[in-house]
Formats: sequence, structure tokens, C-alpha cells
Amino acid sequence: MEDMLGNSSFSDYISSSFPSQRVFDFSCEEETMPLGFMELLGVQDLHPSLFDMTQQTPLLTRPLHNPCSTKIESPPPELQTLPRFHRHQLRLSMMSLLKWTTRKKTRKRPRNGELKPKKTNKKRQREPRFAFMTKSEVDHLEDEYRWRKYGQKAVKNSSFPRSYYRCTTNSCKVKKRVERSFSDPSIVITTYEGQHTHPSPTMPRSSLGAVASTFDMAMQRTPSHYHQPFAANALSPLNFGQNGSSLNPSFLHERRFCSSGPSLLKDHGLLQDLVSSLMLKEE
DNA sequence: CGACTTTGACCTGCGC
DNA sequence: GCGCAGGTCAAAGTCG
Repeated sequence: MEDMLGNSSFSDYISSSFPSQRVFDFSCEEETMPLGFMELLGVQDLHPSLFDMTQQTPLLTRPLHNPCSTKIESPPPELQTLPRFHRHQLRLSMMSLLKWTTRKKTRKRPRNGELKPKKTNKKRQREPRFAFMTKSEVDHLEDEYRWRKYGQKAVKNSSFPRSYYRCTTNSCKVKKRVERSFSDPSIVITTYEGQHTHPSPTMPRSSLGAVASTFDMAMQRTPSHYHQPFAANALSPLNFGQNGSSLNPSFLHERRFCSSGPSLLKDHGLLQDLVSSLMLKEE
């Protein structure tokens, strides 16, 4: 763990965990995200503490290996003096906000030897994806959406299989992948793809409108594991607090809703640097 | 009996 | 073109 979080960059770690995927790709390239990053984060709903944290929490002690994230590479000196524990917290938070770029893929397979339909020329747009790392003994972390497992695959260079889940709601195309970190089997990496198009089937969200972003969902549908004290190393982006107590389900109702827009962006911390530069690029 | 999981086969993209 | 790895399908099995 220390090796992953302390002695090497997360991008290193993820790159090895997801060897064929590009990680921390905050739109360096031409490909643009279908949604703004802040949207994907449900930023209008982000708990202010997240930004509070970024204001007072040190940045990564080592640069991420992302040439675009130049701001990350020069943390203000004062931030370097904050406790390592907090640096890790923020790092873990940043680590959790992974985004993969879209990847072309088309398919519909025939069974029984029928010929498969020809590929279309259209590139298949992949939904943005976000990974959450959580220390847990349970592979499938409970959130308040219902998931159906539709596949499991052995992962190369890992003794742990990767499981594939789909939201059970008909019209909802959200998927998630669950796997264990090969370098630290106690860590579960949950990757969400897409956005729910419906409220949680198990918790009405009258105050939240019909469309919840995946991140928003992930932020709000705090798995029970997140309720563990941070000392238990729940590696969620939500775990900014020392004990995660603000992350219980009532968080959904208790959290203050940030007003959208500029006021939120007063922060000068890492996350904002990262996000705002991304947003600028998108504009 | 419906919802869900398991699992092997199949499909696709990518690197060589 | 081939092989590999990731991702998905769908039949069969399991469970409540």
C-alpha cells in the first residue's frame, strides 16, 4: 500500500492495474468528454468539504505522470508541510477521479453460428468512467442502485477476477466493474461507467431530480463500507473526514448544496486546478 | 417463478 | 494476419 500510494504515483499504479487503459486522462487529446468533468462529478452537488479539503490539504508529493496536469506538479510549498496523512487523503481522492477516454467498439454477437452483423462505421462512444478505490473485504460494495452481474473475467497479472455489473433498470445503461487491486488485495477498485437515468430504486431522491451523475451517485450512495472510520482506510473520495462520519446515508440529506458556478471555483487547491483546467479546455 | 449469478463462448480492439 | 486481453452474451444453475 505504501508502495502504491507513497512511493509511486497513482498513475503508475493504475497503469499497471489497467495496462491497456489510459488513466488520468483529463482530456489531453482531441477527444472530448461527453460531459464536463464537473458535471460528471455532480459538482453542483459536491459537498463543500471536498473543496474545503483542497484548500487546506497538501497536494501530491510527487507529480502524476500526466503531462497535462502540470499544476499538480508544483504544489504550493505551504501545502507540502501538511501531514502526510492528509496528503494521502487528497491523493486518494484525486486517484479516485479517474476518467477513461472513449474507446471505439461495436458489437452484437450472434449465437448459434449465425453471421454477426457487420460493424458499423460509427465509433461507439464509451461513457466516461470513474474508479473508486475502497478498502474492503467485500468485492461488491453496496450502493443503493441495483446491479446485475453479467460477467466475470480473469485479469491478466492478477489472481483476482474482475466482475462486470449492469444497472438492473431497463433504460439505464450504467455499468460498473469491480476488481481487487493485485498489489493490495484488500483494496477493491470499483469503476463506474455512465450515468444513471433514474433515481435510486432503493432510496427516493425527491430533491435531486431525475438524472443523477454517476459520480453524484457514487458520492451519495455511500457504500456501507465507507462508513468505516478512515482509520480502516476506506479509500473513497468521500473520505475526506477523519472518521468518515459525514458519509453516512444521511449525508445525502444533510449535505449542503453548493451553488453552481463560480463560487464553487474559488478554491485554489489541486482538485480545482485539475478540474478547472479541464473545463477550460472543454469550452 | 422471477431475479440474480455463474461460466464458457464469442466478439472486438490492439499490439506485434 | 495472428494472438492476446478485455468486454459481453446468454444458457444454465441457484436462490428466495
